[in-house]
Amino acid sequence: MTTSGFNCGLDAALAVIGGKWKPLILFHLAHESRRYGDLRRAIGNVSDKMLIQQLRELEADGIVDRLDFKEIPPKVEYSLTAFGQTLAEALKPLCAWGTEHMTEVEKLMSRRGTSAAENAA
Amino acid sequence: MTTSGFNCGLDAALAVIGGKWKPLILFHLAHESRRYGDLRRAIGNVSDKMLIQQLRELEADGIVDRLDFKEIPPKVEYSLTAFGQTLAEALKPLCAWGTEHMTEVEKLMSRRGTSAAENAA
DNA sequence: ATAGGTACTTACCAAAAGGTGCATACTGGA
DNA sequence: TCCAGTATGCACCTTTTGGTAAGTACCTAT
Repeated sequence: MTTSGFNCGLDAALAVIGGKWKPLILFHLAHESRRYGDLRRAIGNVSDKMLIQQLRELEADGIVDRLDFKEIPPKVEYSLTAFGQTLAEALKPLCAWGTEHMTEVEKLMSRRGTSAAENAA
Repeated sequence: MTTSGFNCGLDAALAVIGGKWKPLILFHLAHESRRYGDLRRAIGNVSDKMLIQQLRELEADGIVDRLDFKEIPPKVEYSLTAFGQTLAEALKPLCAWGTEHMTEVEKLMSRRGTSAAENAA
């Protein structure tokens, strides 16, 4: 019975990036700021609801920054905060691991019916 | 339309460690082999169903090794495979990030009602 | 005037993930 | 004999997550 809710840092980190689209968002914002629609097109198959929701959570968690230009028609830019950048850094090795073993992982996922290959709808 | 289902390695990696208890399992097996009951007590508040299920998936994914001693009463030992070890390595920075920002993350999680602190039931 | 683009919001629904509790086959201790 | 512990399976149910489709307010181009 620890005062802390997390047993290892992994839990804490996954609590932050554990949404279906969050890794992708992090990935696309790592390089540059992007407008909302821009980001959505970059990801490809997200619904507005999901993208907004995940962005809101990342914003609340201090990972991304939302810059509203208060223009009409609306213009909003999203970018990583400094905190978000530290997270992006920590994610690099994992990202590299995934990239390296991607074909292997894909085989595993399709073997158990988990539709990883059905993203390209 | 990519032939690959994953847009970035992050997706692939998270497809493997994306279960509620998988990070913990990885964490506990990283150091040494453990018997089933041992592992369950180490984690603390998992149900048998969940632990078994996650172990099975990790086993199917070639992350953990299951050694059945074929004894009565049953004795089974779980350990990381070589592949699993590479994953554990890639997870270290993320784990470190989580550890470093743990209190911060906990605040965020409780703020949005996500019961991270209710693990210590 | 109508269609399409901007960045969202909301209501409703399906699917997946997770949790509870009981059952197994066998042994050893009280 | 009866209960506990070993590692698991199975049926059922709830919670969480993700998806679809529509609507909002305002603009520009046709």
